[in-house]
Amino acid sequence: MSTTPRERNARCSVARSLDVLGEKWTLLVVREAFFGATRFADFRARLGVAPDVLTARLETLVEGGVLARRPYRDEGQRQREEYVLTEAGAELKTILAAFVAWGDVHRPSGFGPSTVYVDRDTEEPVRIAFLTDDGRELGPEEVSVAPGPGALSRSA
Amino acid sequence: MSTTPRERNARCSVARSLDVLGEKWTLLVVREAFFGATRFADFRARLGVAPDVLTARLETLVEGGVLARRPYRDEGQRQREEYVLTEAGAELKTILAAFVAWGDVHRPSGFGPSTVYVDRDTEEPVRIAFLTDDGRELGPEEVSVAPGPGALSRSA
DNA sequence: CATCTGAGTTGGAAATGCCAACTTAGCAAG
DNA sequence: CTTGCTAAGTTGGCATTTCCAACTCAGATG
Repeated sequence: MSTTPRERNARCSVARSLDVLGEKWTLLVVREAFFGATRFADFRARLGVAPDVLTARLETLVEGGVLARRPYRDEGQRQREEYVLTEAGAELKTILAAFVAWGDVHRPSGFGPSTVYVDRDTEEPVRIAFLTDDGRELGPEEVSVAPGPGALSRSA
Repeated sequence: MSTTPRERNARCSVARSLDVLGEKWTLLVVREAFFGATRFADFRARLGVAPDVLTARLETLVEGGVLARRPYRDEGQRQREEYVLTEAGAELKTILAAFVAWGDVHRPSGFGPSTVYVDRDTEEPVRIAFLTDDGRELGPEEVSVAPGPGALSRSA
């Protein structure tokens, strides 16, 4: 066979995204960042994650360009570091919204949606969907997945 | 504090989705299912995943309603089981598309997009986006995240 | 200089993942 | 009716990752 799993994965955007986002806790850290967490203790208290794991995840997210480490200083305190979403991090909103949409339907909690996405200005609810260039909305079943220019042929 | 991390996670659709999808290899198994893999050996050859891990992931995905186990029989062979996407599984296309879109921009391979999503009928390219009920498209920066009815207040 | 506080580090046990070798079930050839 | 073949796993041993608790560190304040 001419394409190894390793080569296939290197060419796959899902796999490359998961290099940064795929470990346990990572997406939950990002979720809390969207809810306003910036400090080590924020993330730790909200998630209950072990501190060594949190250290490792924050590190990976900073290296991956999702979070930026930024100094801050509370009055009467020394300077410390906090973690804020970069632009790349902010664009993960799409991925989280996709998880929320799927989970609300297929893994319901029984309490209704935990999170809603709304138009910043009008507060209208907003959903995640497939859209053609001319603005038609398509359901997932109307969309087909095809190898793109960066794909290796599956001649194996 | 009144909300433990455990309670918060139980109410969070991201966390509940990740219960099924969040382990290593899981989303890559789903990706290969979208590319047509159905059999144990398909997944194994394409991903290079260890067989015991693959067994565990397929099991979790079946229990989570993403894949269905279905008997098949090749001529001259005994009956075996294959794994096909359920409707819930097919709706993960949105999540994968969000990963692809993010990865293509923020973790480029240098070879172009590995996967493209197109209109099944017209082959027009399709993208994933936020949409209001009246069909306006919003960029991620125009969308705000708010706690929904199923959320616990963050009184901690 | 002693204390407090946020942000980690360290050490050891438990769980998870990886790899290679083995097992299992039934069909077909002989 | 036994032997071999094949897909789909299981098993055992080792390496890595996660979890938890306790400890460290560094600078601001009294």
